[in-house]
Amino acid sequence: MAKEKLNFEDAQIRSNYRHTTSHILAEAVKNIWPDAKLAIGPSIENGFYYDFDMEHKLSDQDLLKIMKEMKKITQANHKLERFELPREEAIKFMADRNEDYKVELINDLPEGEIISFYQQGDFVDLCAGPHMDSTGQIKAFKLMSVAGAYWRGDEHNKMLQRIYGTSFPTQEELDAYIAKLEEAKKRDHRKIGKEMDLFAIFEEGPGFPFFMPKGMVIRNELENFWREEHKKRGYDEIKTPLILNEQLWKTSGHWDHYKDNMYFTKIDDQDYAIKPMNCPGSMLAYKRKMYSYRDFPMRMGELGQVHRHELSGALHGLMRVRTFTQDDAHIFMLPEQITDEIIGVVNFIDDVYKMFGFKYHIELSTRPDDSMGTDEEWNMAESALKTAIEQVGAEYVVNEGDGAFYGPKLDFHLEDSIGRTWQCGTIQLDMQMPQRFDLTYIGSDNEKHRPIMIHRVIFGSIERFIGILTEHFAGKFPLWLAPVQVKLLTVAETFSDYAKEVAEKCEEAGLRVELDIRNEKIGYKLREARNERVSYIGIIGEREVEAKALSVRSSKVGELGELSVDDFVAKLVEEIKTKAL
RNA sequence: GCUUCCGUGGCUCAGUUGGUAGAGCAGUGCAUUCGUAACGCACAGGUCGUCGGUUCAAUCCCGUCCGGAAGCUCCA
Repeated sequence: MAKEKLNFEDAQIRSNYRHTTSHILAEAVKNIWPDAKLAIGPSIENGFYYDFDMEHKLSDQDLLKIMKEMKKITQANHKLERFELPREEAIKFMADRNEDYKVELINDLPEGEIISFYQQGDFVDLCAGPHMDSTGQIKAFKLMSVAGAYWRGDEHNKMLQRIYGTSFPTQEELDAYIAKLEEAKKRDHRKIGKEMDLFAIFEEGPGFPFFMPKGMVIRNELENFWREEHKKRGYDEIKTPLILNEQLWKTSGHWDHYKDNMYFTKIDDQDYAIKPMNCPGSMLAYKRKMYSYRDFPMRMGELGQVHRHELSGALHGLMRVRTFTQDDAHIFMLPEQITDEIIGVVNFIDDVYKMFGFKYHIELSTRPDDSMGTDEEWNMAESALKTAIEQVGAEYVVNEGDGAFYGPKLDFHLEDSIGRTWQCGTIQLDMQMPQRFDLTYIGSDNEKHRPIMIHRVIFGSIERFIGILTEHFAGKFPLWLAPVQVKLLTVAETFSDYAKEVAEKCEEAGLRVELDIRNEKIGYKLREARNERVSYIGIIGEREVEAKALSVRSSKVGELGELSVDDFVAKLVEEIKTKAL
């Protein structure tokens, strides 16, 4: 092949490159442990993996060994050659090599499918391709980790050993990628959360986070913001209990569909459940009285704390917990109001995410196999979501069959600093709850009718959203959210009185200010304040006292020089008011 | 829950090829009044996640449980 430069921007080429690397990995493993059985080894988002079934337990030491072997294979520069076999021969070919998993894969290929193999040196793998031309084209690679993975992703199957790795056309690009991972690690909300003393999780309650004073500031600011925005948009707020009797959950259907994730308790010998979702409570709230069609649309919001028994292995800082607060809302409406209401929510979510500078994408999930309800209902609901999103002009991808059993949904996925996406916002049309709880309203015809209902969240979970914000801003929160907006540092104790005056002015203006008048060197105090990621550090010494000013340093922009106290306060107040990023 | 790895003072970590642990930061006291990322000295602080086993002896070996990390599965 000619020595033209590889276009690594091209997803297909990138995938081929990494897929070929995974074959080299497989060959290396087979060279070292001939009894290893091959499962599958695709390219993935940022690299590739290969699954093996083998006696030897792989360790990090082994990864180095395997990489050496891979190096040999790339240096040997074997050609990758494709060939095809008829089904029977293909099965025999793999069976002769004891590749049970490959045989299973071939057996599952649809009738008439071409069965192709790729060979490099003595190594052959069942593979649809395509691939690079030769192993020598793989210039820079690294094996990242070993992990368990179920055969075919099914937890009832055998656990295989999966090796993750990545590869790039040059060592520089590989190094850059690894540097990026390290940067992401530095932003890990669990690390920053500890450093800034935002929250803590103890052994006594895995998955049950504590919010410490500084984390509470962020949380309260978010909730205040949430309340303001909902008030503007015509929502009412309610609060429903954490514990309600078991019958409610049978009525709602959660008993059948969600029981394994719920916590239970007994009160006076009666069975109760701790809510994993807010909807059933809201249904009771709705049913407390009669409604007219004139009452709609009716928007009921709730910052509802839910508890769910998540698998211990799934817990992850604030991102995945066992209790969290959903910024929930249920909207009850007439059929002809659906499109407008959904547009309202889509715009609402867009407004909020933009405020934080988030990129996001929308997914529309349609009717799953085990759904409830009629075709008419589903068609109506799906087209309502589609119409709304198209009228707004937003892009979206469709997830066929990925909706909830009670209705289709729009999911909003935020992208965090590492490029991971988190589902936060969601809009779900629910066609089951209103029926199960027999919700009604009186129409203009003086007859009872069934209202349409949607559930929706914007942050998704306050806890997770704080985790995402922490990583997104690397702890340098926008001023309106920052736990400490101003920290005043004195150069020496003689300036304490003036510093206190300045602090008082800040407080009067509503700023969250801390004062460091300790008898320490300025460099020491400054270092501490910077580590705390304080938004603005004001330094006060002789010059500042005389000028009625302070020397200001911003965590985002750096040195701002000397500002008068009034200008400084006014600047910050404005920044908070506009919720500037 | 499963696979692999991990669990030493508040934090970050060192250490013991088995004979009851050490540093820096933080804390306290003293000294310093010193202009932009860590002044110095001293003191105090852990029985090495839990329970059990092996051993004359375990923090270091084995097992159990609890917790954590990565991945799988699941999901806000």
